[in-house]
Amino acid sequence: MDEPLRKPYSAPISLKQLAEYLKLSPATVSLVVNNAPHVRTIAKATRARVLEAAKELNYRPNSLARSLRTRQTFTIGVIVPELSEGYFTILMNAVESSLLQAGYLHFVVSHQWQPDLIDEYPKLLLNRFVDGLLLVNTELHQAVNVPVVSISGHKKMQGVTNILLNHDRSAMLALKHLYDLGHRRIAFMRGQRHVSDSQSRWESTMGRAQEIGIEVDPELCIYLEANSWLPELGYGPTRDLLSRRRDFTALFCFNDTAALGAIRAIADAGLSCPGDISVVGFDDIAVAAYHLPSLTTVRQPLRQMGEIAAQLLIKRIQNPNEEYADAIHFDPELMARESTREVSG
Amino acid sequence: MDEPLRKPYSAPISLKQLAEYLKLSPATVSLVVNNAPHVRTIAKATRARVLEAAKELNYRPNSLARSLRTRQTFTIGVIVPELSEGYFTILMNAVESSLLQAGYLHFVVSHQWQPDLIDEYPKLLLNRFVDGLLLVNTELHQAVNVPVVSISGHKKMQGVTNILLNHDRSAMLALKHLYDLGHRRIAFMRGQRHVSDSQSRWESTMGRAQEIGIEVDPELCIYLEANSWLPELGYGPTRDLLSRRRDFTALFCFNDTAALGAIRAIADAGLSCPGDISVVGFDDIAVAAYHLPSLTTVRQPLRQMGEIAAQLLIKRIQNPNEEYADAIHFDPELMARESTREVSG
DNA sequence: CCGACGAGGCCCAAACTGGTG
DNA sequence: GCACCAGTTTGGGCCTCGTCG
Repeated sequence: MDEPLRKPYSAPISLKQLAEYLKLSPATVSLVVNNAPHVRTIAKATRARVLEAAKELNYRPNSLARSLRTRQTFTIGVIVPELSEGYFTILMNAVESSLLQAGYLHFVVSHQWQPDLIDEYPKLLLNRFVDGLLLVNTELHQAVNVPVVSISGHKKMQGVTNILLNHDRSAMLALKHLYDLGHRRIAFMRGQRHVSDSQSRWESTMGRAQEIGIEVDPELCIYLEANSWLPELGYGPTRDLLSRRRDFTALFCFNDTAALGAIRAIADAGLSCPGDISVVGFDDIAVAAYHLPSLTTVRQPLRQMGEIAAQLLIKRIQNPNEEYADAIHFDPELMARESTREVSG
Repeated sequence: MDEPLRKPYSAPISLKQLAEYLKLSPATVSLVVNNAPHVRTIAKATRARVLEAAKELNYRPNSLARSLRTRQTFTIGVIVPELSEGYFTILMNAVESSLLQAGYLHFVVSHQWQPDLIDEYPKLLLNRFVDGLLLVNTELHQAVNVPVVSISGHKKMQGVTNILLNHDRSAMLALKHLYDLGHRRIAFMRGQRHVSDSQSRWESTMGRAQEIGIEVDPELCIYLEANSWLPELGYGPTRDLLSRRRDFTALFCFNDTAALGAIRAIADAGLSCPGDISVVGFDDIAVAAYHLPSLTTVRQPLRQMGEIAAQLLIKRIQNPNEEYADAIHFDPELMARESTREVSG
């Protein structure tokens, strides 16, 4: 365990120094180390010599100088609303590993739903010459001249590929599940106005409800307001709802975190989940399966969505002139667990 | 809502173009826009002219060219084990906002506890000329020539400032709490060997236990192994423990996520928390207060720790020659909630 | 058989990226 | 105004060798 510290990591030698050592010009060395097309014109023996010396002297090209010239930074900018638990971490674990494999690093900025930051951050990142943008639950207000991939709820826009969940299917899975368990009076949670997913999810939910024959009572609809992705998001609104009305047997939440808050509010009101009220979440974050009761939820394949998003973004960066789909849809999956149960009586 | 899209964000003009427009040399313009010390030598009227034109033509200095010259990138590298729920998100929310306020962006890389990546990532980031490194639960194997701030569990090392939790106090808070509730037979969870915090926390726990008069039964000690920061981390080991022994009334967990897994394991074994077994967590992640039962836990002031870490790192970057403490300690706080209760019988 | 000329092979000079001092 | 940061890129230049008159 107590291995001696090696010498501090120091700046590598420059291309010029390497060229001098090899008695070659910087141009030649550059061609070889980059394996540029033009490298054919350089003798095989020379190439080998260069590569060997580069390895030996541990030559590493200066990324700033290179980027300055080539206008490529191998950096992408990620814009998220906030570093939420569950949702964000699962997604970004997938994004990060895909990006790193391709040799890209990424900046992360979170705008906390502040409109000025939503405007500002794309510019800030472009000033740093990111090669592309990855948006999570965030909408661009201004076209940009780098490839953009957006996860969840972006308007259709030139140059932006949207990674989307099939909302109709999501709503159908959750509502069918509740309906089959006998639930008829269901409370609904609508996401915050500024969360770009809210609108389409809500419409899908209302549409499917009508289709199945579930009547939606406006009085049983909760409208989330808090700028938060924490359990308190669902706690307050659910507590308020319960103080007004208790004539419902199920609650369909906007996300798992809110669902955890809701279940707490139900317990604090002296009721039980799923005994009195069944709760359905959304996302399937890691704690969902371990919570008491474990959470029935509509699972988003966040890992795959993150991977595809990152890979597609890189493909678009490296191949800007091809045609790309402007939307990719993913299918949700219902994870039926303990927080939903047949309606009693 | 349907505001028209503004023109795409385009590359700003260069310093040279600006200079040409003003019929001045690039040098002069550079001096003015940077408000360099030497700027005194330039007529006030000229200065004003330059600044006005810069604003008007929306001049933005090319960050790559500037960094190439100045060897400063206003970028810092953050190395974490993984993008864990709770711990990571709270910390990074604080880090991010502090960094952004100071004009810094950051790269995040997570090494997933793979030794080769722990070695590789500092070099990768230094190749990108980060101005400093922020380590979370990660140890450097090689000295580097930029300032480093480390949160949790770094060995003492030249040039590294450690942000640490007072482990003795943490252990004392948790154990005293359990002891006062009448618990004498307590099970303990030891963090993974490769998690740098594990060792010192374990030693503190053992030391305080002895001091208070709690006997530690090696058979009641759980050794975490999984490379995970998810509830399963605590679930498996707790389930195994319960299948062997049930003669304990409390369990002190390595972190909250593991505690949630443990509580689930207790429930799955037909026991109840806190009825049969009290559980104490560590960290105080967001769900802790909403879980059923809500989690008694040792709270780390992660937000403050993140803020201080980021601010100190920036101070060290901008002021490299001053002396800095090599450790800053933070005090934990006990959040007594429902998962612990007086021992019955 | 010699000299001229053309064709490649191999490498380099120099301009360029955009700003600093 | 000029050198400098550290690379990339491209249009030649020089040399060699082969061929042909």
